[in-house]
Amino acid sequence: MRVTAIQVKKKNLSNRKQPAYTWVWGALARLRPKRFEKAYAMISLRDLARHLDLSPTTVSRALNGYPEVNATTRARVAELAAKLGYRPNNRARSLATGRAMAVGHVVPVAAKTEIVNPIFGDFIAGAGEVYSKADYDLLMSVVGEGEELQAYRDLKARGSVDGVILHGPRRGDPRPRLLHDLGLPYVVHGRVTDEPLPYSWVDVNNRRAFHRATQFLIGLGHRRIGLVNGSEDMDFALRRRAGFESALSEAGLEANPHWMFSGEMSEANGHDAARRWLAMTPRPTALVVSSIVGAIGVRRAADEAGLRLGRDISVMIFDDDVSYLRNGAEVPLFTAMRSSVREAGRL
Amino acid sequence: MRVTAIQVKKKNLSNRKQPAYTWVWGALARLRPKRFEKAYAMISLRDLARHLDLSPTTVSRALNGYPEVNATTRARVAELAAKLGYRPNNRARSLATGRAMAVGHVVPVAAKTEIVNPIFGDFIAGAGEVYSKADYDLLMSVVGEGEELQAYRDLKARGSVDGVILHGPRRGDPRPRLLHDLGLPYVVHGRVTDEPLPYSWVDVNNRRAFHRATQFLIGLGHRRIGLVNGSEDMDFALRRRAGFESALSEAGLEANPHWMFSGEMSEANGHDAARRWLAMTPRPTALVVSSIVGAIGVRRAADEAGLRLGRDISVMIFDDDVSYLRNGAEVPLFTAMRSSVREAGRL
DNA sequence: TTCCGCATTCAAAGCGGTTTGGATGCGGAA
DNA sequence: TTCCGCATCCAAACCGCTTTGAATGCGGAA
Repeated sequence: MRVTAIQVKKKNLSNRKQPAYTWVWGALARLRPKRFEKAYAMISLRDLARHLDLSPTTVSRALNGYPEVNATTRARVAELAAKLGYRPNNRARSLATGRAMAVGHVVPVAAKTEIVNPIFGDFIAGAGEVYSKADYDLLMSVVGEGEELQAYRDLKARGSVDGVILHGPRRGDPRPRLLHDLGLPYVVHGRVTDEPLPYSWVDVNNRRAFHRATQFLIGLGHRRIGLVNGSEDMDFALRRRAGFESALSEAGLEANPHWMFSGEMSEANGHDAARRWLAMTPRPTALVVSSIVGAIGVRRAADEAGLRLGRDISVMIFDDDVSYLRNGAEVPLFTAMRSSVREAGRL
Repeated sequence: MRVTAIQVKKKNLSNRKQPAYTWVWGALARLRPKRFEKAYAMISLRDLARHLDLSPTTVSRALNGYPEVNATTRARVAELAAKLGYRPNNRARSLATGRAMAVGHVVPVAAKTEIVNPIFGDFIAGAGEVYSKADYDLLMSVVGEGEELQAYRDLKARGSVDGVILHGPRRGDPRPRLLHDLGLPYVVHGRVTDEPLPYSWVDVNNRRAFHRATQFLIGLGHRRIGLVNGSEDMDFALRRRAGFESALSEAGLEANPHWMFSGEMSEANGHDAARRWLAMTPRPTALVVSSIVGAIGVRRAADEAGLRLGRDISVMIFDDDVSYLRNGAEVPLFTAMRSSVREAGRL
């Protein structure tokens, strides 16, 4: 009952050239298939053109800022479009232009632990902000580990996106190669060590950050320093570890493998690692922790052992500045190197 | 150099009826515009049809499982499609069918605090899993508070989605009304109290959960119980509070307004609330906390005050089972009511 | 032999945009 | 007066797919 007027296309029977979009109002020669009933709710470019007594061509051009349109006409078009709240149909537009006007984010989910990296939320929020402004869409696919390659192939084959963001690069990651071969533009959030192909990336200097953090702890007099790192199949974790180790060796210290932990960045992992170390003798007097989430676990372990951070044990963290775990709203949680992952998303 | 054969459409000059898709290989009557150069990399339905010497109609039907196709033909089509890795162009398909094959998630970001609710990540991961299986896309738009309504209108007008998930419903939320008027199907994650329109939702029984948690604490002998709640403009927070208060009043206890905190679910807020209360006399002996993130802040405050959870103060939390803050991997963090937000996403 | 029904297959018309290759009309130069 | 260039505007083709309405060929009933 939503449809009050039915538009019917008049069949062009004569040979006389006639515009294809001559419409007859109120007639009822042929009903549209049911499946399109809803389409009437949306205003199309042709609707605009009819109302303005212009061709779709001109309307399209007027809206897209092409020069060959009279200023008065353009104004009329713009006005009516605004009044009717016209928005071009994205799918039609991208079919015609060949551009999807969308960016894909393939988010891998660890098969066993089902862990979604907490920084995705903030990263995507940052990126999404920019997309909205540029009238781009953000297409997300959540896939299990190992299905990522297929996910990228699908995105390409179905033409759903113009490009993708590569999340969570690993050592020897096969994805840059694949994306290159597919001809699907991409930007890596992070780096891919040893990747021979040139690629674009957004990242912080993980190596230097951890180098300096470690140096700082050494400067405070610490000699036994532990590392709670992310999974070391991830590129960022390797870089962080490299920075950590180089600072130690520059100071003539040895990295004790028992004091280095690597695992997914969860509270539980941080807790486990810290608990093990606190039971050792001698134990580390300082820790560098790769994420605030892990550090919360470390803090819990310390509390349980009756130790106080900053007095009995020093903890430095790398803080991705995740919105709901903001470090230091009032009382800082930890000594930290900070880098906003949201800002990274924007970039 | 990717293109080795150029396909050119032969102009239909005679009046004889000729299929529109008669192609001449190797000829070069008219080059495709440059903008479509890349399109050659993708296999289209017509390509398949040509290779199989069939009409696009039949190929389309074969792939979509329509009955009027010979079994042998269908097999041939399926085989070639698999071999060439054919995937239908999503945009074209949805233009033709009128269905977008996509679901929209409009994620609001608090303007000031820029807080992205941590549960979104897991919820979307759960939903995304199901989308992939159903060959649906997940379209995300990140918008500031207050721009949400416009975001929904745009999604509808541009026809980018078939429906949306409504996140973070608030008291008296205007969105159901809008979506209803737009004719855009939606499912609410949560509930909208007092909404007269019928709507679909996925939620846990917040009221009952908090009622029972509170009862439980009362049963343990607690008489002074505090509540750390989410923002009470959010519907879920109101329901939780209602459950909390009803349990108190059933037990003949009064809810002390000074012991009820409401604010965004961040670590810092939990810390602040707990710190204030611990300084009071008399102070609550037990707390019900609305999120694990907030509870981490509570724990920190307790530790700082030298109190031990479970001995000096009891804390019960509502745990959304966020992947990286899994409660109780080994040593449970808190006593909790648990509900997987990821599972909610799947539903 | 003729006719009908059934199983297959196909041409063409969309979907809602963009873009190509003209058309049209007007003013000014030749 | 004729011709040309410029400013505007338009018809039709096209993007890649689905769906409608019809055509075709075959076997069996009449």
